[in-house]
Order: sequence, then structure tokens, then C-alpha cells
Amino acid sequence: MTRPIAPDRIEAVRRFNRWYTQRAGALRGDLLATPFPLPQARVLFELAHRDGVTAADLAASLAVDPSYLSRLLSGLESEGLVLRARDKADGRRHSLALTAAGKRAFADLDRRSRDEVRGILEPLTPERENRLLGGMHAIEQVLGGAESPASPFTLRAHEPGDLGWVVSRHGALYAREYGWDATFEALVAEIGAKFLREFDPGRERAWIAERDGERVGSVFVVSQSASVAMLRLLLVEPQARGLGLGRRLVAECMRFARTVGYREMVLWTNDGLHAARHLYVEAGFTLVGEQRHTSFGHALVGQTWSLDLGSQRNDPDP
Amino acid sequence: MTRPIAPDRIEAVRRFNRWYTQRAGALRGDLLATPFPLPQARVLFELAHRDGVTAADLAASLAVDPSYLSRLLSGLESEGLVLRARDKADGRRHSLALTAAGKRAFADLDRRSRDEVRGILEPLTPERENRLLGGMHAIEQVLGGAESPASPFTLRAHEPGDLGWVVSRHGALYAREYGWDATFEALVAEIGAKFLREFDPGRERAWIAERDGERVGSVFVVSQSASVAMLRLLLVEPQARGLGLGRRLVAECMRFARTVGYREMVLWTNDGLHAARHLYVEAGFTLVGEQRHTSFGHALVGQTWSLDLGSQRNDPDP
DNA sequence: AACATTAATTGACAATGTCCACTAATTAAT
DNA sequence: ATTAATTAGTGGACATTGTCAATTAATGTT
Repeated sequence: MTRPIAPDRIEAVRRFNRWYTQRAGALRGDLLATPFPLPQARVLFELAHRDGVTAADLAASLAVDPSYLSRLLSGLESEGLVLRARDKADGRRHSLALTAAGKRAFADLDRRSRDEVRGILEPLTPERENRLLGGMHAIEQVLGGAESPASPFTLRAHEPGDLGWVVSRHGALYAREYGWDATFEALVAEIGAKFLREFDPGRERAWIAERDGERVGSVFVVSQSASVAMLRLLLVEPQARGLGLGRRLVAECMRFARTVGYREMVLWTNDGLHAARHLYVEAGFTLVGEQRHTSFGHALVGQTWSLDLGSQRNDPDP
Repeated sequence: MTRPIAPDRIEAVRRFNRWYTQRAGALRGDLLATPFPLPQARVLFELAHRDGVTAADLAASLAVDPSYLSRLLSGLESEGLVLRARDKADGRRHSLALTAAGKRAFADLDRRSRDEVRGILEPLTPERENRLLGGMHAIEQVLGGAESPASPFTLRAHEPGDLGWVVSRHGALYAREYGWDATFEALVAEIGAKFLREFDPGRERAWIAERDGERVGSVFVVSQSASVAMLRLLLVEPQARGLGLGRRLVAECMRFARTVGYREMVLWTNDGLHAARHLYVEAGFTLVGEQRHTSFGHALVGQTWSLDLGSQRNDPDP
């Protein structure tokens, strides 16, 4: 049961491939403008990052024919950049390493490559840079699956456009994952509008998590009373789950709430949201009340959780 | 005055380049799995799309050495796929064309290439496919500037997540372009929430414009009274401006409003929004009132525009 | 000990790409 | 009109890049 694919989608991918292949000829896998030809540069790059590998490992990770690699290594060895040493444990294997000269050569190559990329990014506006990085990240993630390494996330305060993003992602994700209807997105929009209108910078805060210029999570702390803070709109994008982002966001809220002087933090959620529940339990929240309600097109059980901010330190950091 | 670039951004671009270069080795510029080697396939592809070009043109558009191209063409000619004919006007030039066999060969190649890309897209969820296409589009647009051809946009009804997107983009764009503060984003969120809560499918509608799976515009029609429709939240992303999208969105609203039986359409805007003003004038709206107000951190002049839906047909389509 | 397997290399060769020189046709300059 | 300069395309020579099968030496298996 294969899914039908729109022809224009296929064309768009092909166009991108053609375009990028041609451009990549210019970028040369980011290793242009180095004194080394691309295959040699790739070997140097890999050796600089993984010292002591064997030729077979290297051939596998560079997706290069072993015989070709052997010749490349011979060349680099005769230039004094690479050292091939027979493995003591297994005499068939050679362990490879850069010599001091090889390390210098790589440092130079690396600097040129960075400068080249910097030269591409510099003329862009920050917004276009974000668009570019976000696009690259999306492609890596979709096509690469788990292959591509997860880059770390960063947290920042909210900016124009963030609130709408929070609304959008709540609406889309809860519709998809739980089948909630449009009134949920409306509710989030109302909560968000109220937050912006009544924002008290000293006692309230929103965090937006980003990865490679792309928003991947959010959380809000709003003032419910002089001593009670409310945690709201906690969201972690599916592609950023499992990185500890949810825990970090909750921890950030607790730290802020303590710093500002709240004595209690509460939050409202619904049963069935197990990942979130886990986070709250872990952070020390306890369930203080439940009430049935019909909302968002479903019969749900709303839950109120509470945490005493004074009694204990739940932040595991020193 | 170059802008400082964060090192992790540079690393992210380099990582993508390395990754994609390696993967593109597998995709081979989307022309893998064809009976032709890549350079020949590229020539066939180009000739199939631009009949009668000269070798120099071809060499330029493929970014290939003329002498190399000459040899490639010789090969293809001896296989009976390409015809080289001396130009009558200029005896130095040869005009190139595919033979019937060449066209068949290309058709086969093209089909295989499409099948290959289809095979990549099929296992993806529609959401991941959108992410992929959106990412590719973003990269082409940012790096390619105006080079990459603009693909056409499509309109669709709103879905979960769209409303938040409208809020987000209004907030971000008006902050950037006019310096409006967060209360504007809050206002849009309130308008959006109200739309979702009181949505009357028979008499109200929202359109989201997409290009390559990426949202690039919006417009809403809401009921103000039995006979008066209100046009709201018209937005066109900067990267999609100049495509006639704004005109199309306004036209869509008018058509819908007429179909549903409204007699008048009104809208509220502010002076200084010149691109929008132009669209409204063009569609036949007239300015019916102005009032000063201080909102969004600025002293503004609000404007009410109106259009009699019965008196004239402003839709230029047949 | 005989055999199979593995890591790395070598030989042979094909594909791909680059540089320079050259021819023929055309255009520009005198 | 003749000469010089330019342009389109080609061929020679060569370097780079990549592929495949065979070989060597070390290790593992029976």
C-alpha cells in the first residue's frame, strides 16, 4: 500500500538534486579552496576527527573503495602527513594517524573551509541564515533518519512570531496525536494573547528552544498570584524528543520561579499525556485535583498539579 | 562591516555539505539507476528540455568543459542519440538535438529517475515529505537567490496549526517591517481564536497558500452581518511576493463572498501598508473611513475599506 | 595442518575532468 | 578588401578519480 506522490513533489526533489549537485561542485563538499584535492581532504578530515582508525573503517565511513583509499593513503604518507603503523594485536591491520605535519595541514584546511562557509553566510540576513540552516536540518533529519548527529538545543526568550508558532504547533500536534479539534488551537491562541497583553517581564517568562535556528520547543511561566506561578504551554517537537529538552524546560521554569520569589508552581494538563506527566512527576509535581470535562471534541479528565518551590530543591544541577 | 557568524552555524552548514555530498554520491544528482553515466545523462536531460542549443550554451549551463562536452557529444552521436547540425547562419556553431532514439532514451532515463525519487518519498509521512520539500525550497531560495525557478502556489482551506502560523507570521513580519510591538501579535491571536471558536463553514472561510509544501500566505473571510463579509489577516510572505498571490487571495475572497450571498465586503487596515492598499484598490475597494489610534506601539491611522459585491464584477477571470 | 576469512595492497583499466593548442568561421579594424 | 582579433568547436596529452579482480600476509576455523 504505497502512498501516491504528487508529480510536482517529485519534480521539486529532482530540481533540488540537480541544482545542489551543480552547486556542490562549486562547494565541493565544503572543502574547496584547500590545497588538497577533495578525496585527500576528506581523508585528512576523517583522520583528524578519528585518530587511530584502520583503513577498512575509514573506507567504510568515507564510502570509498579500499583500494582507492590505499593509494590515497600512500600519497599522504609519502608527503609525510599520515603515519601507517602495524597493529600489534592484529598484524593485518594498520592503524592510521596524522603526523604533526598532517595535523597542521588539516588545521589549515579546516580554517579555509570554515572561512569559505562564513563567506557564504555573512551576506545573508539572520532570518535567511535561519531559513538556510533550518532547511538543511530538515533535509538531514528526514532523509538521514537517525544517522545525522543531534545538535544541541539552545533556549532563548520569546520574540515576535514565537507565540504564533507555539499556537501553531500545539494545534497541529494535538490534532495529530490526540485528535483534538480546532477549539484547542483557539484556546492556546487565547492563552497566548493574554500572555502577550499582560506580560510582566519581572515575574513572567517564555522560553523558546531552538536547534540549528529552528524552533523545537517552548514553555511559559505566568503569574497566577503573588506567590503562585503557573507553568503553561510546554511543548517539545517530535523530532527533538529524547534529548532531555522537556526536562530542561521544566527545570528552567522552576529556577526562574524560585529566583523571582514564587512559593508554589501549578500547572494544568489532561490525563493521557504520558510523556508530560512523566516530566512533571520527575520534577516533583504532585497531582492535586482532577475534574472531568468535555473539550476539544473529547471527554477528558483535566488534572491540576502542584509543586512547593520552597520545600525542596528538585534541580539536579549543583 | 561583516556580521559575526556563530561557529556552530558554520559547523552545521559544513556537516550538511559533507553529508549531502556523500548522499548525493548515492543520489547522483537524481540520475542514478539509469543505463547512462552521469555526465551523459546530464547532457541528455538538458537536450530534452532545450532543443537546438549550441555546444557552448550547453557547456555553460551544465558547467562542463567544452572539450569534455565535445567528447561526450561525439559518444552520444555515435550511439545515434544526438544529432549535430551545422548552423546555417553561423557556420562555426552546431545546433544540437536529440534523435528519436535519443528521445526514447531520455524518456526511459526520466522515468527511472522519477521512480527513484518516488521511492525516496513514498516511505515518508506526508508531514515529513513537507518538511523535506520545504527544506529544499528554503535552501534553493536562500543560496540560489533568483536563480531557482519559482514554483506555483496552491490554495487550500485551513487545517490544524495554520491559524498559529498566521499569528506567528503576522507577529514576526509586522515587527520587522513596521516595528509593531507584541500587542499586534496578541490581537491577531485573538482574532484567530475567535475565528476558530465561531467558525461558520457555510459563510466563513480561510485560505492558506502553499508553495512546495511551505505556507506562504493567508486570507480570511468572516461574517460581520448577514449581508456584510469582512476580509481579514491577508498575508503574503516576502519570498512569495511578486507572484500575484495577494491578488489571487483577494479574488478568492470576493468569489467566495459572492457565492455565499454577501452584498458587501469590508476590511480594516492601516495607512502605510502600501502593498496591501494597492491590492485593495485594484480589487475595487474604496476607502470609507479613517480614524487615528495608538496601537502596537505606534501612532497609526486606521482605515476602513468597502466593496459593493453586487454592483460590479471585479474578478478579471472569465 | 589445511582451509577459509579478513585487511590491505597491487595491477590493470575505465571514467571523468583539465589544459593547451589548433582549425574554421565570423567579426572588427584598418 | 585585407588583416587581425575573436569565437565555436575539436583533438592531443595528461591528471585525477574510481572500479574490479587478483594477490599477499595475517588470522581464525576445523
